[in-house]
Order: sequence, then C-alpha cells, then structure tokens
Amino acid sequence: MSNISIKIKGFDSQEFPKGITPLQIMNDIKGVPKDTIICKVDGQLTDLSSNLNKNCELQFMDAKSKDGHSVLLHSTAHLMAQAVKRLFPKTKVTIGPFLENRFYYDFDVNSPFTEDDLLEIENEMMKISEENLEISHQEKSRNEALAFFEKIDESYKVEIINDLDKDETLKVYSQGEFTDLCRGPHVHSTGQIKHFKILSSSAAYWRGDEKNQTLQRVYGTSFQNSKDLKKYLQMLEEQKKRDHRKIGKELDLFFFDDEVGPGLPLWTPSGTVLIDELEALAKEKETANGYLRVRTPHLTKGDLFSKSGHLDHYMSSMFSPMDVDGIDYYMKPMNCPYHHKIFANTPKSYRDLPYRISEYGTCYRYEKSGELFGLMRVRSMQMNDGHIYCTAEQFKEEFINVCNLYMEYFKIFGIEKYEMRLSLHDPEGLGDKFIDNPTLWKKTEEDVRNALKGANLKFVESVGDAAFYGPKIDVQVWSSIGREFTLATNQVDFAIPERFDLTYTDKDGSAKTPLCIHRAPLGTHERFIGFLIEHFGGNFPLWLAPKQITILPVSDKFNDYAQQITTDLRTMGLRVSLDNRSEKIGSKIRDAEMQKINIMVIVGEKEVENKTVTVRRRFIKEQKEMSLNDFSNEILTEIKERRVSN
RNA sequence: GCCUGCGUAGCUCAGUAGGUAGAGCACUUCGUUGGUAACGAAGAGGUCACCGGUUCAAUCCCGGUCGUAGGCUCCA
Repeated sequence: MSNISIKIKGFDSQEFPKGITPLQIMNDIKGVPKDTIICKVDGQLTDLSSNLNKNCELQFMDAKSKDGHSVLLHSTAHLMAQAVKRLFPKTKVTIGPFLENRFYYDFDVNSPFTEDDLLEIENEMMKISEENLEISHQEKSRNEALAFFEKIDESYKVEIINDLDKDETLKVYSQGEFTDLCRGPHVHSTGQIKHFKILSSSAAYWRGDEKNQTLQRVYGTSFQNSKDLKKYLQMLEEQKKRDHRKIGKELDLFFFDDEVGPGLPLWTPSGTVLIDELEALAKEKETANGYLRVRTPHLTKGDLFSKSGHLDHYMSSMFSPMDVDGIDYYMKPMNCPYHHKIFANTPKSYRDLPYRISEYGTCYRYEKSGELFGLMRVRSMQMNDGHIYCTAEQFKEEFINVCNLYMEYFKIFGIEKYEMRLSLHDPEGLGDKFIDNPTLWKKTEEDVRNALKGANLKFVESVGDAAFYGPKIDVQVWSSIGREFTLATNQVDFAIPERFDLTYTDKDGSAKTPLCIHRAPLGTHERFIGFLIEHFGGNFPLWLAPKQITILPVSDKFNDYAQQITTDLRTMGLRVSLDNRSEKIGSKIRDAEMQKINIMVIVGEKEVENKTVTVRRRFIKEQKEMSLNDFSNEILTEIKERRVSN
C-alpha cells in the first residue's frame, strides 16, 4: 500500500498510509487539541471519518472557529431530529440547517410541540449525547437513497432527492437508529455535542410557501462549552432589554390602542420629540442639498393609482377603497404619484433639472396582521420621501449623492453595521409583481450597478426585491433582537415618468422624459425611530433626547430658584422638567435615571448662594458646579453639533 | 393571512380544584425639608380584553371575536 504526504497545520508534514482518516491521525499523533470536532482538507470542511487518498493539507478545527461552529450547530440539529423521532415516531423530518449561532429543524408533526414537549426533546438530546453514538456517513446512489427513504416513509426526503441534480452523489449520515439525508459534514459522535439549548418553536411552511404544509420549526443553539452557551443566552436576554417595544413603553414614547387599530401608532409628547428632531435634521440636510418641500393629500381617486400602476402591482398592500360620491378613493400607499403631478404642474426645461422635491407624507399600507411588528412594521407610516427628476446624464451624480446622504445620516447616528443591497427584479415576476419591460429593467439595473461601482460603494445583490417600477438600493440593518430591516431606500423609476407624460424641454427644444429617483434615506420615521431606540437602548444623545434636563431642588425651600432656572433654560429652547415633589434628592435622582434623562441639574442652598447650578450627567459620576450661563453654552453647543456621545 | 402561546389595576406580575380578586412600583393626600440611584403613613384604582355557551353561580370550563408574542409568508 502506498503512502501519502499530509501537511497538518501546526505539525510537520508526515507520511501516512493511503486511505487513512483524520480521526486515525488524531489518535496516532500527539498534540491534536481535544476539542477537535471537524477538519478541513485542502481548505474544505471534511468529516473526520473521511478517507484521505492523496497528498493534502489537513487542519483540525474546534467549534470556536466560525466554520467549526457551523458544523456543531448543524450536527446539533440532527441530534434534535433524532430525539424528536424517538419521542414522536410518526414525525417526518424535513430540513435542519444552521444559522449564525443558531440552528433549526422543521418537522411535520400531527400536533404542534408544547413547552413540555420541548423540554422532553432537550432531555432526550442529552441522553443521546451521553450514549456517545458514532456518526458515520455513506455515499448512496440516487436509487438506493430513494428506496431507503421511501421504505422508512420520509416523504420530504424523497421529494428533496427527486429535486436534486441526477448526477449528484448523495450522502446519508447515521447515528444509532437515526439516518438522515445530508451533505454534511458532521462531528464524529453525538458525545461531542454537549452544550445546547432549545430556544423556541413556531410554525413554518414547507419550502417557505404559504400554500404548502405547515411544519413545526424548532430553533436551538449549541456551543463548544457551557461558558460560551451561557454567554450567548445572556446576550439574548440583553438584546431583549433593548427591544424598542419595551423601551417605548418604559419611556412612554408611543403606543398602540385596540380601539384605534393594529399597526397604527399613537405618538406621545416624548415620542413626538424624536420625530420632530428627525424631521428637523432631514429638512436641514435637504435644504442644503437643493430640495424643495411639498405637501400632498392622504386620500385620492383610484384613477391616479391606475395610472401609476399601483392598482395593478401594489393593490394587495393597499387599504380597500371607499366610495365617495360614487367614485373609489384610496388611502395613499406612496407619495410618488402626487410628486409626479407637482412636477407636471408647470412646464419644465432642462434648466430646472435636477428637480428635487421632498415630503414626509404619511402613507397607509395594508400589512397582513401577522406581519405587524412594533414600530418596525406598521400600517400608517411617515415616509422620509423625496423624488429627484433628472436627465440621463445627471443620473449617476444624483444617485450617488443620495447614497452619500444616507452615509451622512448614519454617521450622525453612529450607525456602523449596515449593508447596502442592490435589489433587482425577478424575471418570473414580470407583469405581475414587476412592470413588464425586460429591456428597461436590464438597462436600469446595469446603470445602477455601474453607478455604485463607480463610486466604490460596497454592496450585495438580491434578486426579486426590486420595487415594481425599478431597482432599488436598500440599506439593511439589524434590530437589537436580530431581525433584519430595510432602513433606507433609493429607487430608480424608469416606467412611471412616461405614464404620467412627464417631460422637460431640452436644449434643442425637444420634449424629453426625465428619469426619476425615489429616495427615502431615513426610510419611514416609524421604523427609523424604532431602530434608533434599540440602537441607543433608550439612551438618546442630548440633541435627540425627549427629556434633556431635569431640575432637582434639594428641598422645597429651593423651589423658587429651581423654577427660575427651569424657565430660563426653556426660553433657550431646551426640554426641561422640574421635579418639585417633596422627595429626597436621592429619590429624585433615581427617578431621573430611570427615565433616562440626560442631565440632572441640582440646586440647593449652595447654588442659591453662589447663583450656580450643579450638573450631574448620566454615565458621568462627578458633578460640576457652574454658572447657568456656562452650563447652557456648553449644552447648546453640544445640541447644535448633534454630538452622539457627551 | 397561517401555526402555537398569551391577554388580571397606569406598569411588572401573583391568584382562584368554578362562589365577582391581590402584591410591588407609579398616582393622590398628610407628615417629613432632606446634598447625588428608593423617607414614612394613609388613600384611591379592576365588568379579570370583548361577545356568546355550559352552570344555581364563570375571571377560571367550552366556542367565537379582537389584540398581542414567537416564527412562517410579506415588507419601508
């Protein structure tokens, strides 16, 4: 038998007999870490029980690495499936992939799992782990695999095999009595999976299609050691504390009311401050960038939305029409048709372009009840909307300027983790979800792609997520509880200007159709604020904070002085409250902390005598006694600069 | 919209094997006049989400509706 040469990472090259497995090598040589669960052969994740037949590079890996962790998660999903099959033998298994730090497995069961079921499953998993079953794999021909899964009545696996490429070699993994179709790789024994937890269960559709069978999805997580598991679970708890729905209630920012309706937020005085500040910021930036502000109605005849294509492509997201004098009127789901009307209202020449208009118009969209989610998904939403009408030559610069505006905003808020996504059409949806003009789709998508590349902006592409009238750049962010949302969007419209007969007179006197860029750099104010609440965990920077300052007299004796300070600061435009209850100063401070008020101003005998104030800022322990003038100058500057940290 | 869980005072939550409910915080009043994260006492507060059914009797059991949570689908 011939030998092969294997370069093991962290060791010298060695000769081994052909066909040896990494597992055997682990046992042969000293010093391979005990935590090894998987390996890479020439950079490819490979089962430890695979035979090595040629010279190669071998790297042993534990679950601390991202790749290693993904294998552990995946193997834990299998472990869970085995436990479910033991406890509920009639269950049919489907798929069980890994996600970042989590995994799930979808099961077809007669009745959904209860919480007790989940506990039992977890216990059974523990048992299987203790049994330390070897996980082996085998290659099977398509027919063998089909016969096997038909015999054990795993119809979903049969369906999966039937959909696979005919030439694909199939692998099955076995551990004890449980065998599953899987690409692998996996850890080599169930005993290597020890530190896991079932997180939740819910429903999911087979293959993500709502017309298909409803499956039960069980989510779980798994780590190399108990410390990492505990850390992850703690992080999940911490994330929950930042949930904008929770903080929104604690800080009394917004709420929903049964009698008003789901998805229709009511903004309290505190929450309204956030919106007002956001709007003030946007108005300032837009004025500087040459935008003109407009206002349009919330309600409109259906004809307008026929013309714009909304009734053909967007009706399922619109509220039902109402009859007004025998004519159908709709609540507006977007502002664009009105902006087009405003463009067309007076003749335009090339000298008027780019023509930039903006409006924070409230739109109404029918979101299915189960899709509503705090402020992140609502039915009445204020768009940070605007439209730019420009020539083809101006397109690139205008488009990139909008992208730059996003980044400027993100910088102001200190948002660092985001992803730009070029959302393209899916040819299969032409005519239905998307306007049927394949040539223009292609051209526009290419233009946008080139503009982004030309500006050196990093982006990913996503097919099928375009608007019905054109491709988009969406900026994706992740909320504190891990959900992904589109925060900002920038869309190109190649179709609608023509439908609205929008023209401008070019240099040569001919009438031309402008391009239209839809842009919403702050998305909707509801979602943006929902995101900001989580981003800051309710600890807003001073310029944004609903409650900037509270005045705390040490005792009732100093209430007059405190009242004077309050009035003075309010006159300067600051948001100031006065806590003149007959409480001890410690209690007033505690209450101010709970309300996350940025600055506490304490006044007592000393301050009255010296005509000063004592300033206590959140997160800064030491207090400073200063004149009111120095204090107000300092914070007015901080607010003017919109400083994120103090 | 779909599946499952949940809905008790303003908030966070107890509770009742079916006999119309309780705590802490918040609120109001009184006492206290205090120096950097909870001063003390008293009071007020709820058709137990809503509508039906079973029962002598329903907050509790059953059905429906609405809302909400976790997901799926969808989306700014």
